[in-house]
Amino acid sequence: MEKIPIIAVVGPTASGKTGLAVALAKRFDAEILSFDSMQLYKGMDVATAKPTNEEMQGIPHHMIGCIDNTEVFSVAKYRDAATEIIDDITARGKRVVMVGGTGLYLDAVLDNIEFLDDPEGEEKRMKVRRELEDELEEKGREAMHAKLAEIDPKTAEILHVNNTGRVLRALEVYYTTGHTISYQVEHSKDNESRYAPVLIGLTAKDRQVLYDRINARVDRMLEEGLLDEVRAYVNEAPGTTARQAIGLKELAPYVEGRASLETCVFFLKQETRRYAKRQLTWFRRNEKVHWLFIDEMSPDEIIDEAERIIREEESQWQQQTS
RNA sequence: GGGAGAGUUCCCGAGCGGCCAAAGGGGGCAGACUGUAAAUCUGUUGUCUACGACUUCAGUGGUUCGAAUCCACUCUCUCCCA
Repeated sequence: MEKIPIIAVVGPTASGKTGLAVALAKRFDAEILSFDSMQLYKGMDVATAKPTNEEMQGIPHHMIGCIDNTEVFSVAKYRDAATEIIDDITARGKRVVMVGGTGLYLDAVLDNIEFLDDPEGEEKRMKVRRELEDELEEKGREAMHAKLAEIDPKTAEILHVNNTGRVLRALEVYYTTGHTISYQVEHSKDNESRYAPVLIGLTAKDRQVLYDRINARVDRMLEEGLLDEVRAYVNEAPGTTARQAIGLKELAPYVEGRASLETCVFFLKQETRRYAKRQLTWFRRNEKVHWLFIDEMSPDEIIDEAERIIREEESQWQQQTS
């Protein structure tokens, strides 16, 4: 089967992904599919740095601001929705530029990861999870990890005892589907990817340059009404996922009168920097990424270079398949 | 002017004669990651010619076999009385 070509722009927050993605979409006659676990919710437009209408420049954007923030979204749901969108865009004869910062979401789509489903559905899953949480409370993390080691030694080896969230999830997968996570991983690898992706990574060679941009962007967000947004969002009682958005957590203490603005902004910047670092760790291990450095090239040069890389790699793809 | 107290590694902070290059936390750096992923978790963090050596606990001098820990003076800061 013919693979679907995908352009993906990856990188840490504040590296300029949005601008590059839009420019590439124009050059390749594409629509944009975001893979951002926070931009996909309604609200928190400033905090999550959603592209403005002006920034979108008329290019259709998908998976942005489309999910109610009380809903608990997940990678699996994202994968399904994104796959459908890609098919739709492709069917209309357009190309797809994916852009975002949630590495797992991107991989779930590109690697065609299959998340095994419990035949009995969501309700049972939640019940199993609650039972596992109780058991953790009762017996402790070592016991849970030991339990996983019996069921799925491979996954147990990867997961540290302290990472109770993941250990519990691994157990949950087994109890609800009858299969282990390592089985799921193996199974996913059997699925050949439907896509021919070219990955462009954006970052700064000098870490400080990136951090300065992050700090400056937070200040800009404040000017653009971040605080009002946080006030509104706190009252909306977002779901467990949307609630994790950076900006909300850090500014809530100020909005609720428990801390000074200065302190909260300091931590907001710090948390954003730390997040950017984790994103880099994720994307750096993917050797398919072609890195471009924002402190070495002008935005225009980056666009040209990205286009060049994409065309070059895609012509190689074609030679291989024909 | 009188009195009380404090100065520890990037920051906060424990230590109060040897087991101290110095707990713990934060931050930094590096890493992991298959259904909360803007989350969760791990490692590392004085210097070096690196199973050993060297320089650190405000400064100087001293006591001691041995000091971040005890003494003296100096500097800085906080608080209380005036």
